[in-house]
Amino acid sequence: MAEPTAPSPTPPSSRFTYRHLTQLSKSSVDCPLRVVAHVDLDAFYAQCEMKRLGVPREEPLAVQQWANLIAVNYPAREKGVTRHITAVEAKKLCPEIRLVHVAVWTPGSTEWRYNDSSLPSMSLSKSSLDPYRAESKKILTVFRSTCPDAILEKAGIDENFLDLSKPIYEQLVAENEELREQIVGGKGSELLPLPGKRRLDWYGSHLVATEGEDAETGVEEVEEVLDWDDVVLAIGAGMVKRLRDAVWEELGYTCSGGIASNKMLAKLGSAFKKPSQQSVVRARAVQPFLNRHKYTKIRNLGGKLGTQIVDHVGSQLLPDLLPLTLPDLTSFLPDDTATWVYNTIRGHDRTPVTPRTATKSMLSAKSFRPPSLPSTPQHAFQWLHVFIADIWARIEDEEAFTQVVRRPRVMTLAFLGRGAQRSRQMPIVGGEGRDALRRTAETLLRAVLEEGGGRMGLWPCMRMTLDVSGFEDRETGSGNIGDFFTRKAASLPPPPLLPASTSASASILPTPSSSEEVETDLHPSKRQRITSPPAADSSTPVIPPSTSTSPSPAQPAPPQSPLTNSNPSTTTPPPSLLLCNLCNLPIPPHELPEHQDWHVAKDLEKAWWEEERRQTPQPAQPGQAAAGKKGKKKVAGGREKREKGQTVLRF
DNA sequence: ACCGGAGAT
DNA sequence: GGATCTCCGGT
Ligand SMILES: Nc1ccn([C@H]2C[C@H](O)[C@@H](COP(=O)(O)OP(=O)(O)OP(=O)(O)O)O2)c(=O)n1
Repeated sequence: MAEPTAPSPTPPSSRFTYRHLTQLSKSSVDCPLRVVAHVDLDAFYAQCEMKRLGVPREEPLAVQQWANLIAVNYPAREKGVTRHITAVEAKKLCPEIRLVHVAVWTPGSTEWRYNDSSLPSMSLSKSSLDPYRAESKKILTVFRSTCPDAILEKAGIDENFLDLSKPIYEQLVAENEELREQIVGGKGSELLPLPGKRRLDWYGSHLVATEGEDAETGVEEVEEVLDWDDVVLAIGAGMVKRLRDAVWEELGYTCSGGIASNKMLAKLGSAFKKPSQQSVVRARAVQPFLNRHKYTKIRNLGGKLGTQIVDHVGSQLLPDLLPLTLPDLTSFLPDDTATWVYNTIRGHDRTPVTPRTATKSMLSAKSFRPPSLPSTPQHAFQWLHVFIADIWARIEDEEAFTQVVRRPRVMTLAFLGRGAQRSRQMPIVGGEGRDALRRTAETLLRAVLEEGGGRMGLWPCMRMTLDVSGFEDRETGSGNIGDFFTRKAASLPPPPLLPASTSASASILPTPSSSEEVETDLHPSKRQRITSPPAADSSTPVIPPSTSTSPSPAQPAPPQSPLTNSNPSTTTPPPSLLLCNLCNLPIPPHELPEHQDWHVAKDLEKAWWEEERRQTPQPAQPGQAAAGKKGKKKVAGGREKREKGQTVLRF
């Protein structure tokens, strides 16, 4: 529809129009100049652990969960270590490898912990991915502050999409007078002038080969600028470079990026060259790029749907799919799905980058392996309580980090027994505190157990999953100091109470005595910055900044807050403290300026999370549905319909 | 609204 | 394989 169909009879004309520029400024998915980026952290969990433990970059490391690996860093991959192999096999392949087990929760515990001494037992603990979620949030924060005008969407714990159209438009117009002149008053259908002769800076990006080139000429390729589509991609490449550098500078993580005209291509692009690199897919490189992929590598084609297509076509190669006409595809796929496939393999994808950085649901789950399978309600309830502790901690942590209060309205419990699965869902009632969650969860578990699993029975238990969703924003008393204080007081150790200061700056606070320990300078956290930027082929071993290794409560709070560190160590109290008039916390005088700067930054961040909320409609109020009592039956091998459960992809 | 399932990281 | 998440279809 909005394809740049205009022919270019006259050399001085671009293929694009002023209308396209306007679309660009609005991040329209129909804009042919649209620029989307996908940024994916390299071996994310492994990088998190390397940072936490201060492991040098070049040392092989993998993250394990029970006996299996869930993340492998690049040095280890060179030795043949991959995800999906066991820790034992990894040791054989790479004896020097450092294996780090994920943190775990234990029944009765208040928080997750890393077991430095021994490996956690799968039957006695449940893994926690919270440390990675926390780092993931920090990355989002860096993205936001680096590229405030981009649309940001969290696509996974270690990957994000950005629609850079708007900020690119701004920069494009600012740097190109020829576009600025007629931009107002000019007819939208009028073709743009071609960009002046220039040499594009691709900021070290790999340029995916176009037809004719047999290999990526890589970082140094120089090429004539043909039109504005390349210009905007180059600007996008610069932004992604800045994003990646910022993540490295501020957090010590390397990541890879893809820059293209839509999400699908951006995602393929980010995976093109992996450790710490970025790739650009120009328009004329799209089909050549796609053609060298198996279409089963494209998102949504990796599962049943992809397999079904392979069965009909007899090939996984994308070029073998191109000859199929839309009717051909429709002959064995639902119309919408056929259309989606037809467009996707040609590089067309108008999926919007949806502004969302918070998850819609939180779930806590645990699988059990023989021989230790829970076989009594007591065991089930025990793990249920661990799930509640986990989820509640995450809700509170998120609140502390974003300064936005969100509470789930719906809870779902899934129980997998011997071939029989049951799930029950109901509104969370009785308040929104931890107890409400616990009682709701217990009700659900009782309901599931009472219903039972039919002939097969639910016992022994193979897996339990607790899910909360339908998050709703609570009033935060935007900018209200009282509310802020209230929230902090609820999640932090009780601060020395004093009436809120009304003075413009701060009031004097007597130094607390022995009981309320105050640590002054436990945070030498002066940004000891790293020199060399992330580079895939950099042989320079650089050790990222080490950070806090403490569990849950370590996340937020001002850097100097004496209440931040839950570890009560013996520190000499300063002569006096000032009471911050923003949060009422006692702050050493010399740290007050920095402390209040922290407030400014935190408020900015809060504004972002709140603004995002406004852009997403709140779900409707849940009706007081019943806790479910009616039972269905089989779920296991239910093959009632051929090709059932086929998801229709809409275009 | 509730439940089951696909697909992805 | 385990732990998460998101989105969709049928009822
Ligand atoms: N089946 C999977 C796939 C991934 N992950 C987690 C661990 C990874 O660290 C993180 C990101 O997944 P990626 O597929 O992006 O893989 P990596 O980040 O580990 O490596 P790469 O550098 O190839 O992206 O998600 C997981 O738990 N289970």
